Amino acid sequence: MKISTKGRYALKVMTDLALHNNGEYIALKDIANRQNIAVKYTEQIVSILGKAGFVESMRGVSGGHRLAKAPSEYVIGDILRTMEGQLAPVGCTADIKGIDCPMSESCSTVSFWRGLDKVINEYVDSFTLQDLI
Amino acid sequence: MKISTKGRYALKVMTDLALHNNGEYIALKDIANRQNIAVKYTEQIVSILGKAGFVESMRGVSGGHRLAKAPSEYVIGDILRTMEGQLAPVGCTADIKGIDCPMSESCSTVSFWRGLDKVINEYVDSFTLQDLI
DNA sequence: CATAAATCATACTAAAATGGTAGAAATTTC
DNA sequence: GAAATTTCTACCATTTTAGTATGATTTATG
Repeated sequence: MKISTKGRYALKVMTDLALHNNGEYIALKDIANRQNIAVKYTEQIVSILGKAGFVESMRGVSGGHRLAKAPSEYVIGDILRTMEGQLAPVGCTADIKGIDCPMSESCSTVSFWRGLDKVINEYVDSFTLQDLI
Repeated sequence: MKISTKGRYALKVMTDLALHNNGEYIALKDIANRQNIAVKYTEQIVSILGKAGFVESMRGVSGGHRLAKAPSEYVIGDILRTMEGQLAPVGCTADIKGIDCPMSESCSTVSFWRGLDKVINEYVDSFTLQDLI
């Protein structure tokens, strides 16, 4: 029952960008150093954030990364789901139901898991990046 | 962000025992067959449940397992934490703070994670085994 | 007491996920 | 054209997960 470093670090990166959100591009190595994450690993994380449209990037000298939107427009749940895939704590509550579990009809625990799924997603969707800084 | 099969299967085993809670010992292979879990894997799970005091076991012919208490006295959170260890979604909110994270003082995400930890544990602690059957 | 049915204990293992590293190519500014 | 930066792709070591395998121990019963 863990959030991986990808999700945790992504939040750190995003808050770092939000705290330095002045329109300038911020060099990845500065983010990595401030947040104490390996530069090369930070690259992978930012790459995912970029493909999801969360950050804008610029190459070359004085290039770097910056937020694509205002901090208040980022829902934390969206960031985490992008990094972690589904946040569903067990497989059988995920989108494609029944694929792993031929007993889902008779399974008395499935509604319990669905409820857990719900409280987790409602929580992470109740914060924006602005709330974290 | 997943609950492992140990936790999921443990809940299945416990609900199975609760549904057949007539004071008799129930053979492990019957539980395993009904719940569609490998017998040998079920043994490991029941072993943990037994050491935690959740089930009572009896060896030998007509031996098996049964609940140690009434279904309403089992808090689901206790069962899951026994199987999964801490349910804390990130390391730095677990009991021994700061051990992994030298930045916990300045980390703006930590209170967010603590909150997630809280909603998860409150949810799983709001159900008993009786509620699942 | 022998046997069968069951738990209990311990070790092993294949596959997947995690948490990175490494090297080089492409882009941009000066 | 040189330097600084992102981008892309591949690789890799360790840990976790999800079981299997083997065999010993205990108990009821005939």
